[in-house]
Order: sequence, then C-alpha cells, then structure tokens
Amino acid sequence: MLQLRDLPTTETLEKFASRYPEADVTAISTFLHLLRVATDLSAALDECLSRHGLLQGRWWVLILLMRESTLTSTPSALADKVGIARASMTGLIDGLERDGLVERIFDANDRRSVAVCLTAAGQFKLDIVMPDYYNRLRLCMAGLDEKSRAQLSEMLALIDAGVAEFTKPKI
Amino acid sequence: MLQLRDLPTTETLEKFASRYPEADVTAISTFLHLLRVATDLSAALDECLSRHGLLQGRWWVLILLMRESTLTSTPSALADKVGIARASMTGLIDGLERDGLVERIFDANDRRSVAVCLTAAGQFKLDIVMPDYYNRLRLCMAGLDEKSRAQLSEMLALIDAGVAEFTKPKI
DNA sequence: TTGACATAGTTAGCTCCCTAATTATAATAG
DNA sequence: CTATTATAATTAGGGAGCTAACTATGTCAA
Repeated sequence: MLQLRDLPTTETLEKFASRYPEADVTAISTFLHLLRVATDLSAALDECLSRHGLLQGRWWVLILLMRESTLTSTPSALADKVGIARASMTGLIDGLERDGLVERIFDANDRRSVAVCLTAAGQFKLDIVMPDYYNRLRLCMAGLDEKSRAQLSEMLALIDAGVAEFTKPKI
Repeated sequence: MLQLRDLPTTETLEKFASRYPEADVTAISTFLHLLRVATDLSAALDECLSRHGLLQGRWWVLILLMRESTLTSTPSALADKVGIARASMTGLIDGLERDGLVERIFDANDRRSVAVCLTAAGQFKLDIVMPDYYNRLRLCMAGLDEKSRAQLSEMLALIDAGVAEFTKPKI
C-alpha cells in the first residue's frame, strides 16, 4: 500500500505548504504516519505468515472458514469477506485445496454452487499459526494500554468516516 | 494490504480467544481496525490519483523529484525512498518518461548512472494534483483536532516500535 | 414454456510489484 | 596494469491481484 520510506521532514512539508496553500501540515503528516505504520504491520504479518507457508489471502480464507459453525462457505461469500474479486478467490482456493487445507464440495441442489470446507489439516495448520500470530501481536501492541487502544480506535473511526470526503466526485 | 472487509465481531473474537489463550482481544481488534482504516485511506488516495491518470508509485516519484532543489535524482535513490525494488523503478520511470513528466539524462562522468529530472509538464501535473489531494485530505482529517492528531501520532510511534517484536526470529 | 435476465464459478489477459540474472562501467588490490 | 569486486541500471520471468468475458445453471415474466 504505502511503501514510501522517506516521509517528508517538517521543512519539506512547509516548503510544499507554501507552494500549495491547500496543505494542512498536521493532516498530511498524521495521514502519512498512519499509512506507514500500517504498511509496516502488514509486512510484519506477511513475514510471520510466510514462516508457516501462508500468505495473507490464503490465511484469511482459513480464518473465515473457521469462523463458520459448519466450517464451510462459498467462493463468492469468501471473496466478499476477504475483499478480493471472485476470480482471485478461485486461485486462492486452488492453492489451499492443492495443499489439502480446504476441500471443494459440489452442491447437488444448485449445481452452479460450490461449498468450500476447512479440512482437518486446515484446522491443524491454524492451530499452529494462530498462537504464533497472537503471541507476536500481543507483544507488538504491548506499548498501548487498554485506554489508549480504545482512544486509538475512536480516532480511527473518525478518520474512516472522513474517507468518504476523500472519494467525493468533485471538490 | 489488508483487504479483509469482514472484521470479527466481539463474539467471534472471544470464540477464537477461548480456543487460543494467547489471544489479546483488544490488541487484535485495534490492530485490524488500524489496518482496515489504512487500507481504506490508501484506496481513496488511489482513486483520487487515478482521476489524474496517476498511481501511487508514479506520484511518489514526482513528489520526491519536486523535493529536490535540482528537481533531479537517480533511479536507485528514488527506489530506496519510494520503498520498491530498483527493477520496479525502471518501469515507473519508463511510464513517466513516456508521458513526458520526467526525463532521463545520462551522466557523462559516471556512464553507469542516469539522472531522472522532473520536466515542466511534470511540475504542471503536480500543480494540478497536489491541491486536489491536499483539499481532500484536509476534509478527511477534519474530524481530528490538533491535539488528537498529536496523540494519534504518538500511539502510532509506539506501535511501530513494537513491530520489531512481530518480526523477531522465534518466540 | 420459452426467452430474457441473474447468478456462481472459472478462464484469459492485464498491471504492478518482486527476485535473479545480465550488461556496462568504475574502483581497487595484487 | 590487470583481475577481481562493486555499483547502476536494465531485462526476464514469476506471483497476486484486477476486469472482462465465458460457461453452466437457475429464475421469472410474457
């Protein structure tokens, strides 16, 4: 997402602000900081998962299946929840099925539909990956107490509400 | 980065926490919230840039060049600053040069080296894009006052410091 | 009942990023 | 000097995601 390593210094920001009076310096620096930290977190997560032979997309699929009481879902529902195109989900499921972590089960009632089911091997994989992930995440977030976490979440919600402004057709 | 649309409910998180005692529920939900908001922001930024025929990678290159007093840099330095591989930078510069926004200038002293220079058209492009970007960003962040922004940045710094824990070889 | 439309999944071809290898040039050690 | 090593940029090939098009099946209204 934001790979930019070289965040602007205060001087740089002010130089830009003097050319572009629309600039809100603290808005920009907070925004970039947020994107940067999130990118670092995402990269760290990728690294953690790759030690277990997984990638984020495939891992989310396993987790979403485990959330279901039947351990089962459909490619379209999974694609919507993971937030990728249905076409991309086909590839993820292919890979997971090849590794024996999920199974495709064809629906007899609606023959267009396919059920994707977490296998025992898939559950076993999660039982190894999740504790590692949770341990690392706990340590990573140890710097923030409960109150800070709640505050952070509130601020994130405010920003997320503002994202609509970013996407408005025209200003 | 994190495309997951379907964040876990409290019940789901607790269900997972009961299977995996390592889980720190507020750490997880704050972490996912952060990734989610950042992803939304990044997507909004992409959409804003794409209205101007740009993408993040190409846009960052233009900005980095504008930061330089000479409006000039090298592919390697740009790659490091943008945070992508040098090979990928070649492609970005190809595209920008094709559109006339930057120029490659071959170095007479060190004939391995190439200078990348922002053209007048490139500066003109930025003069159109940046005000739009800054306006949108200002509105997007309007929900947070200066004090909140400073607090947010502090918390982000704490999390970023914790990222090292996420990446530790073994736990 | 049949013709138009909707839905589920897949395939094909694109983009952007990556790593590894290649080419050309410069710097340095013997 | 010359051979090795280092550096700069590029090319080649791969992965993961996208959109658009396609196949097969289901639904519904004239």
